[in-house]
Amino acid sequence: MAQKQENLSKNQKIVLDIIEKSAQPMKAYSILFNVQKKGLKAPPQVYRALDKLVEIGKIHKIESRNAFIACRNSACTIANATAFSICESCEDVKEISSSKLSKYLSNFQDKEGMKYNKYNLEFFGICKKCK
Amino acid sequence: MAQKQENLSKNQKIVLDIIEKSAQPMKAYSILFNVQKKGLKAPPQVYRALDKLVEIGKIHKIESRNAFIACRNSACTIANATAFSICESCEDVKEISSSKLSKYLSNFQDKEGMKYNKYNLEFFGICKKCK
DNA sequence: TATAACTTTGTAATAATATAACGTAAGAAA
DNA sequence: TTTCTTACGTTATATTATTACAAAGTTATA
Repeated sequence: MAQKQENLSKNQKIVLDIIEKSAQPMKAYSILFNVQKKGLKAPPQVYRALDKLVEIGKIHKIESRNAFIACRNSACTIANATAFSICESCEDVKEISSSKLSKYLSNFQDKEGMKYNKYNLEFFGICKKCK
Repeated sequence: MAQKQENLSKNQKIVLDIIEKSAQPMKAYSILFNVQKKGLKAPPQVYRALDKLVEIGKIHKIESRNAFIACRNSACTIANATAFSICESCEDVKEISSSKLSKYLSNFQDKEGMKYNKYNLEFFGICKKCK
């Protein structure tokens, strides 16, 4: 089951809250700037919260953008199988939830038969609005 | 066709050379340190070369590691469809070349029928050696 | 040739992203 | 209580990447 928000620490709640309110991925220092009025003054406070939230699957890191996005899936403990759609024009990012895709990738084996416990996939293109 | 190495600038050749000699992904500042005896003294010289080499597909960036690896594929202009296997224990990284996987992902459409011109996939697990 | 346009280079400075280290405090467990 | 663990606050620093600008080299072509 998903970890409940009540189990989160104060700083973790603050950071998650601001990320959830953002439609788009947020950068760590943008988060920091936004939570300074709430008492989080230094980078480690933000990064610690981010680390934990990523770990429990409440947020995901968009690696190619060094930014963090809230997980909108109901079962958002799935921190180990993520896929995103990124518009290279407007930088709009959406999480892709395709059970077909996730099944395909979770079962993927390489030539030596190695299986993986985790993956991250980022698709790039131009979204409809930008076309 | 793949851009020939002869078309590369001096700095691009130097940087590509050192990455190709490394079995593992190299970080930008590690590259910088290693090429200082060859006259590349400052970060922009390295980053410019890296940018170009990524663009033409001679190297790829491992986003989750902020590191760069030489492309071993014969047709290494394919900068737009990359997949890697990363061992979370020894940090060994291998490029995955599975035509089945690349076909599947290149043809992937999301719910709105959007197609993508580029993707990057990173698999994580524990490699055989580390098991 | 020359001269403009463009690309690449070198360099200094700085921006942006992330972590180390250390001591304190608060809560859970024994 | 004592111990253990987790979280917190803080300072400093490490790491990754870009901006800005002038100089040098290349290419195109008048």
